[in-house]
Amino acid sequence: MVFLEPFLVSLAEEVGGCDCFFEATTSEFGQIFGVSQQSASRYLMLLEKQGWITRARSEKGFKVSITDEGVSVLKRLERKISSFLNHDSEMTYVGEVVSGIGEGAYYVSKYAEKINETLGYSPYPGTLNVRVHSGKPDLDIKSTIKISGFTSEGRSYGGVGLTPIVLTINRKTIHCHAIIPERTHHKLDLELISKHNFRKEFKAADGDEVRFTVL
Amino acid sequence: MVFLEPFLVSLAEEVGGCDCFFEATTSEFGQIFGVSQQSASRYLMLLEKQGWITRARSEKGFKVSITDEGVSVLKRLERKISSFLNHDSEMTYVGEVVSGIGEGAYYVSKYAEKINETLGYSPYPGTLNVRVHSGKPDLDIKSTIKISGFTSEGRSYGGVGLTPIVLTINRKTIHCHAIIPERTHHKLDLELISKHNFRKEFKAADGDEVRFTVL
DNA sequence: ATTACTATATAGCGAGTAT
DNA sequence: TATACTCGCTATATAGTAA
Repeated sequence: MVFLEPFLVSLAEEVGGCDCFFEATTSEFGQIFGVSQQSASRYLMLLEKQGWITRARSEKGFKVSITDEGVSVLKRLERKISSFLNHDSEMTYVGEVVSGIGEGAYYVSKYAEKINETLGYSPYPGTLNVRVHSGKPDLDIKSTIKISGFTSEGRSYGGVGLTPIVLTINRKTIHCHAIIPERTHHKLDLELISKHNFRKEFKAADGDEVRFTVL
Repeated sequence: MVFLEPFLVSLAEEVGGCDCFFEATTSEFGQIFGVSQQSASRYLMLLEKQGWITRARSEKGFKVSITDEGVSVLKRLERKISSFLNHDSEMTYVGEVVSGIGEGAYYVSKYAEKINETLGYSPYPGTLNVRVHSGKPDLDIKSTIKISGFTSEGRSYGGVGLTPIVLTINRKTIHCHAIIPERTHHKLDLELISKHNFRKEFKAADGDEVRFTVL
């Protein structure tokens, strides 16, 4: 058995961020990993084979970056660890209402029937976009309810997850769901749905503070 | 070379929180780790030898919990990962002012001289206690400045770390430091010092929102 | 029932080296 | 210069089993 996670974490640290890469020779990677040049070479190959990194040759070694799949591995790891570390403090996220580009309403209407079947309520055709201050959390967790993809009128709609959320906005508490597209979108914000029109019924406006916990 | 981190993370997930334990037989640990009963037994011994877990025999196996040292390993891991995942979003913490029990002032006065030597300013004898909404972050990082322990008038004072912070409160920005006791305190809140009296000069009051980033 | 030892098979490491 | 192959040695895994 071979664990590649520790190497992925080391690489993540060097790479620095999702859209960055890190360039080094296999010997240097060996130093970073704490193994020989040969083993580093082998691990880089294995990590690529796993689909967790991409490696492109350059004059002085490889340019390495982390794939979406690698990022989900890191997110899963982070969630495991932080669920332990934040056990008592019950993880409250803080963010603010931001403007979406209006496409939420379109998609919600397409998924409405499926959502009703799954969650037992008909969602208001529109989403509340929330920017979380500590960075978009990975909400694809145990309690996430999956809706599989489907085709309608010749157009295919991908699977989504729905994570139950308890949201506080303007001193009101609302039970709602975060939409987690299965095809990893690189959206900065979280999209929330509920049976209510957040903006009308709860006077949610851009910049309003929201707090939520995940169920 | 053997990596114990992945096993520690698996255990952390099962254990659930710092002050909890998890009970299982070595076969069951084997299932969790994805290895045989024999290997699970061996890894539990190694983890204990590392000082990352404690294991106490019970009728049906072992009660396992994670030591302070194990927790720091997890924190280090979390920080590596989240520095990658939150690369662009530049990690802003949000919290609120809470009341301390007043002991801050006493300790700051004891450490004042050392702090002046190290940071070049004489701290106001009192701390601003901040509860971070996303849970107390681990601020024992690269930029943390260490003050070693000392003895004064027959009483010994443990080492502390000082992490530079840029804090915003009531629309004012203050450069200050978070105090990180070396002996892991299990305090929920963060204690901040600066040369200013936060409560007087910046009208900080309990419940006021603060935001800060770490330098 | 357990845990954990011993023995043996296999996986992994890295020196040497071809490319 | 590099990377990454082969191969001998060591480390690790687990079957068998004692305690």
